[in-house]
Parts: sequence; C-alpha cells; structure tokens
Amino acid sequence: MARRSSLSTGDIARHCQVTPATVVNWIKAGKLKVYTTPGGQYRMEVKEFLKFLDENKFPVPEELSPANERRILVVDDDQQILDLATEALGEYMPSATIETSADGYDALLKIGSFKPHAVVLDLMMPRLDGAEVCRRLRANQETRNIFIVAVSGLATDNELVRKVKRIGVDEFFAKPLNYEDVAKALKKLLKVVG
Amino acid sequence: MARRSSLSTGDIARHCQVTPATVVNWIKAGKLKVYTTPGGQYRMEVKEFLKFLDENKFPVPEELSPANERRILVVDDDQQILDLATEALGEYMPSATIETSADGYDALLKIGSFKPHAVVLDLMMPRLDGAEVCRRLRANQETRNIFIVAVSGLATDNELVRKVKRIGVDEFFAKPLNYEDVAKALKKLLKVVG
DNA sequence: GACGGCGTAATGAGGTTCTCGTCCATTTCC
DNA sequence: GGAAATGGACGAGAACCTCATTACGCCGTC
Repeated sequence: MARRSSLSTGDIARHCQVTPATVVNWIKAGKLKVYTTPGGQYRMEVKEFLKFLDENKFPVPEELSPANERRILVVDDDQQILDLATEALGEYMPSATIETSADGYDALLKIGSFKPHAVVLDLMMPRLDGAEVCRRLRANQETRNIFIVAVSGLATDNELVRKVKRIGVDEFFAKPLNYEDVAKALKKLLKVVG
Repeated sequence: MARRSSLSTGDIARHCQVTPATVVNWIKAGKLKVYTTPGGQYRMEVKEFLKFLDENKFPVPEELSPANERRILVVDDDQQILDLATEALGEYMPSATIETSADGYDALLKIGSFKPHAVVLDLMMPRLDGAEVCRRLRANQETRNIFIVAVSGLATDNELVRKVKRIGVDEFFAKPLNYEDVAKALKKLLKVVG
C-alpha cells in the first residue's frame, strides 16, 4: 500500500498511461470519484482508484496492488548487522522478502530494481550517507512512497533526528536495534496483519 | 517512438498492417484481450499483444521484439543537453528507448529500474560525479556489463581521461558532442545494425 | 466457368476522446 | 516566506469509435 492514501491527477495519469488533462476529462464526466482541495485541485483515494481500475479492467500497477508480498531492503555498512537483520526480520515477518545493501550507492541501485516497499536505513554510513539517500528517495516520483525506517547509533543526537524527520522518515530507531520493535513498526507501516 | 506499455488500436493496426477498423473487429470478436478507457477507447498491453502475435504466428515487429530492444540512459546536469541528446540520439537510433537523469544519484536509481544497455555519462557533475558512478556500476554484478560512454568538457585533461579509461569506460567523447559520432559508437557497442 | 451467399477487410463521414502546448494557480520543499 | 515542482484551464489538432457502405476472396451450386 502506498504511503499516501490520495492520488493527484498526475499520479492517475501516469498509472493509466494517459495525460493529466485526460484524467481531468474523466473527472468532469463524473467517471472518477474525487474530492478537491480548498485550492481546487483534484484528489482521489487509492481505494477508489483501485475500484475504478478493477471496473474498467485496467491493469493494476504492482505498487498499488494489495498483494501480500512485501519487499524490504536493509542498508547498513556492517555485514554482521545485515545478516542479523535479515534473520531477525525474516523471523518476525516470514512473508516478507528481505534484501540488503552495504552502502548508499548500492542501495540506490538496488532500490531501483528491487522496488522495496520499505527501506531500513542506517544514517551513519561512509561516503553516501543515509540522510542523502532519504532525500533522493523523497525527491523521486517513483520512490516517493517507499517507507523509510531510519536507524542510527547516535541516539542522543537530537539534531540529526530532527533533521531526518524533516526529510520525511517514517520511523526512527537507535542502535542497538530491537528487531521485534522494528518488525512491529514495519508491519504497521506496511499494513501487514499478524 | 517511445516504448509504451499499452497500445491503441492505431498502434496495433500499424504493426499488423491492417486498418484500425479491422482491429476493432478483432476486439469485438473477442480475439484481442483489451481494456477500455472511461472515454471508450481501447487499450492493449504490449505483453498481451506479443502473446497474440505469437499465437497467430504473426511476425513480431522489429521495435517490439525483445531481442532488438535497446535502452539508453543519458546523464548530464544540464537539462538543455539532455533534451538535445534525447532528440539527436532518437534521430540516429529510432528503435532505442532513451531516458535521462540530471544527476548521479538519480542515475543510480534509474539504472536500477530502467536497466539500460548503455549509459552516456557526463563525468563532470556536481555532488556525485560520473567517475564515481562508473566505479559503482563496474563494482556491481548486475550492472557490470552496461556499456559506458563517458563525456567531459575538459577534453585536454589527459589525466582524467586515463583515469576513467582505467575504471572501465567503453568510449570517451569531449564536449561539445557530435551526436552522430556518439550514436555510431553506441550502435557499435550495442551491436545495432543499420 | 458464372453466380450468389458468406465472412472478413477497407473506406468514408460525423462526432467524441485524447494529446500537446501555453499560461497561470496551487502545492511542496527547504 | 520564497523558489521550484506540480496541477488545472483552455484551445487546436490528431487519433479514435460508430455505423453504413463497398470491396475482396472463398465456397458450393448451377
């Protein structure tokens, strides 16, 4: 499920392979159930959109499909942590597919191909750090809705925490990690039941 | 012509060398698996179309054949150059799909999802520069075989050229670019005939 | 071999839907 | 609060759908 629960005409246009203007046509013809912002822009609930796609036999984009499969990418420069995280999260979320990256660059490459629903991201990495990765993800249309769970060893660095929250991190944990908590947070974000 | 994932009746008609009206006949006869836009126009997914072609022993049109598919990513921080390159390369290599990135980070994300066969890479970019991108691509199993065409404004900086060649760039060009040459190099690397 | 019936494809007119480009307002991000 | 991205309105033109009509090849029959 997407991070946002409402779509703009542009989002819908992209999914339907149509121009935004066409989407506006549909709206004006009453074919799409939308509401408007005070400023007069159209918004549509994901749930409504999925119903619409189904009714019109439109192919459903994978990232909106409510399928149970969940992909999670764990990024940390410490291989031991990666191994531990894979095992622990796999335990708590047996239906999830978990992959790992050892640095920010590799994470970006992998996010593009693996298209995870959520990323568990160490903020303190050499070279390309987590904060930068966050920013890139949020800046990119395709990856904007990926959930980000940030992790840092410097629990007390409130400045960092605040900065990262501002970038748009969905959850924050301090090392050492309690994977049960992390899994719980992920489940909540990804709306996985059980 | 950009490679979309859905076709209109006109697209199908062109590929099958019939008139659009005939395609509509096929659709109404249930021979083509299509869906319709709210406005009542037919759309067909490329995947379905290829299946249909195969079942009916239709020859697969060049530009849809997976064997002839060529994807090229152009990376430069100058939007004007991106526009120019897209147009020029599109001209010389009409069957190729061309996408662009304005910086190194976005390039990594896009390489992951777009999986280009070749990357045209400006070496001099702010923040994450082209040389670093090269190194990452060559270090990663998945991206190791992507062809890299490096581009730089500093033609005379032989040190840079040598360094980049060492990283494993396949071709090098100095700005300003002669796109015909670039296209020729790409065709040779990608083994595109004609 | 000529003929008509049948199914499929092409043609053309008329109205609708979609795209594209421009301009301006809204929203988002820092 | 300001800059940049995103979205909405609008008009021109291309693409598309419907429907009626015509053209073509295939078949069996006379």
